[in-house]
Amino acid sequence: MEDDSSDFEITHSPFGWTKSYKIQVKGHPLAESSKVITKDSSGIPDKELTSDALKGESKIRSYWKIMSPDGNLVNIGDFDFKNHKTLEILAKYESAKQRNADVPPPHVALMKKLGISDYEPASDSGNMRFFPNGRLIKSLIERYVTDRVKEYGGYEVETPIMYDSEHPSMVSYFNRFPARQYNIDSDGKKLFLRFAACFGQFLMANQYQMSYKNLPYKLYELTRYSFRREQSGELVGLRRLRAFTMPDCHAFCKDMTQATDEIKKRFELSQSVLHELGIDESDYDMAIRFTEDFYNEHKSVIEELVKKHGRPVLVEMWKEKFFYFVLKWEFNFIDNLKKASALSTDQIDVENGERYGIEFVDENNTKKHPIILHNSPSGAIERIIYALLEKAAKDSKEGRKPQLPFWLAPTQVRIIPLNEEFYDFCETLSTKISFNEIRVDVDDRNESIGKRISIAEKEWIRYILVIGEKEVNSENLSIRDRTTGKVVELSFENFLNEVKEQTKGKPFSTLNLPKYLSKRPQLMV
RNA sequence: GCCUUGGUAGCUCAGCUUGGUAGAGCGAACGCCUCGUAAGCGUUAGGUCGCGGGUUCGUACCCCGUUCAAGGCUCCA
Repeated sequence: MEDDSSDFEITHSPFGWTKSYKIQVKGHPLAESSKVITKDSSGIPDKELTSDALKGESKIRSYWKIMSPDGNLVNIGDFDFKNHKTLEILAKYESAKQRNADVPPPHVALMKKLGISDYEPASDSGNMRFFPNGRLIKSLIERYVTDRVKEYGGYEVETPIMYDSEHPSMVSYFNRFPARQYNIDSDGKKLFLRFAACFGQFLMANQYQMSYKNLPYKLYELTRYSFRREQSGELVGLRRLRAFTMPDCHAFCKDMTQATDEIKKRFELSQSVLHELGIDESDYDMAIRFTEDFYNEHKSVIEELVKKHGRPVLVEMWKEKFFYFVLKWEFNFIDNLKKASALSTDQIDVENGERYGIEFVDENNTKKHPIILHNSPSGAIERIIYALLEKAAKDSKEGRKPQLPFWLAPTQVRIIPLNEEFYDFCETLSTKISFNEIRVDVDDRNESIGKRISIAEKEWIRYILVIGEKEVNSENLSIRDRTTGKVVELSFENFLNEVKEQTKGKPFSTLNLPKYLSKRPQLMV
């Protein structure tokens, strides 16, 4: 683009004279390198017609490599992917943008079938509704992630979901992505819905008087919601939404040494959180991205993270810093359509401390800006549900029984009375079971045993107790375990112990549906 | 934003090629059956075939437009 207004050639102007031009460049809204370019009618040449972003973009260069746990770094082309098929998919997906899906991802049908969530036609695309089962699952995951972050040392806060785009602290970056935000006009104010928890927490951190002795200091928010008005065609089931729930923990660190120490702890936290949520190390592949400078100065940090992952890792090395961070890693889940999506992630941000005026005083009584880590230990909660459903769909495809982690199952135990003679017994039994923090319901409908078993099986319910003459007159229960399909006899106490063992250390919430299935309306989605 | 596909009963879908009184399964209501580990039987109720226009004696069906949705692409900061 030329730095001279006379070079603009106007071929037509349907509504009178064109009064101004506004050209915007894509980039992270927090990235200084992304600038708004305007050219007004005054004809005065704009000194910044060519943005830093454009200059940077033309120069940004990525080197794609694979790093093995032993620290060996090779070019993608030289790596043998024979035993690392999903990593190969991720590498091609990221480096060559190779994709080849032509059917809906299987989790979309499952999320409806299990009564978890659905599209809400009366809202905007990508704004899902969560039915009782889905809300229960989501709430349990939210609580679990929050508990773990607090245990790690994050302090939970709450910040507004909308911001005034003309407020001085917002002006510097708001206009970078007008098409990707929800904008609200309210009484003359131009508000936008937050797309991340970052600036809410940065503005809050700005209010603290911090000493180096206070650092690292960690703020955490579970944003319900963050909003990104993605293009309509980008939205896919629970994988990609316009309104999503994002746990976001920022650590303010006094220097790079502290930041790299901290990022290791958060790496382990993320691994552990995913594992406990039911997503194993083998379910995701790691990518790590950093600047060449960072690599040269902190090679051992990168190698240590890769070693913790224990498998080869996709590496993207930038010739120079283009974003606000110098290092970023993420765990990528590969779904049944071979699509990659990021779950956990962390970044080392070296710019926003200064940009937001966040300060601390160091040992020498000098004011400094902290390095900020941006970690989501799980990624979006909706995306966790997506990953769990995609895993279940994969199990199903490969001949295994699909299931959710037991602590997330909307119904954990179902009681089926043989006929109404046994209703009283079932009422007492179900009360006793639910008293022990187990979600139990009773299928008291006038249907055959076979049909009620079949229905329970389709709801992926782990334990089924059929109650008839035999059980009423026995000390033991007949327990059908879905994982084996076999019926075993166990005493009430032993059964209880078996169930409790599987939910140990996880949050609990009571059944979120009527206990009796005869009282339950059918959800038709 | 672009491309593709779709919108028929509460849900899933058939019917459209070749225009002629709207179909099934599931679910629901009612009744029968009273059942031992993956779907027992019957009856009934439910539809301006997304919306608008055109063609035709006549359109769910053909044509044009429009709208909404899903999926793909770009994108994912």
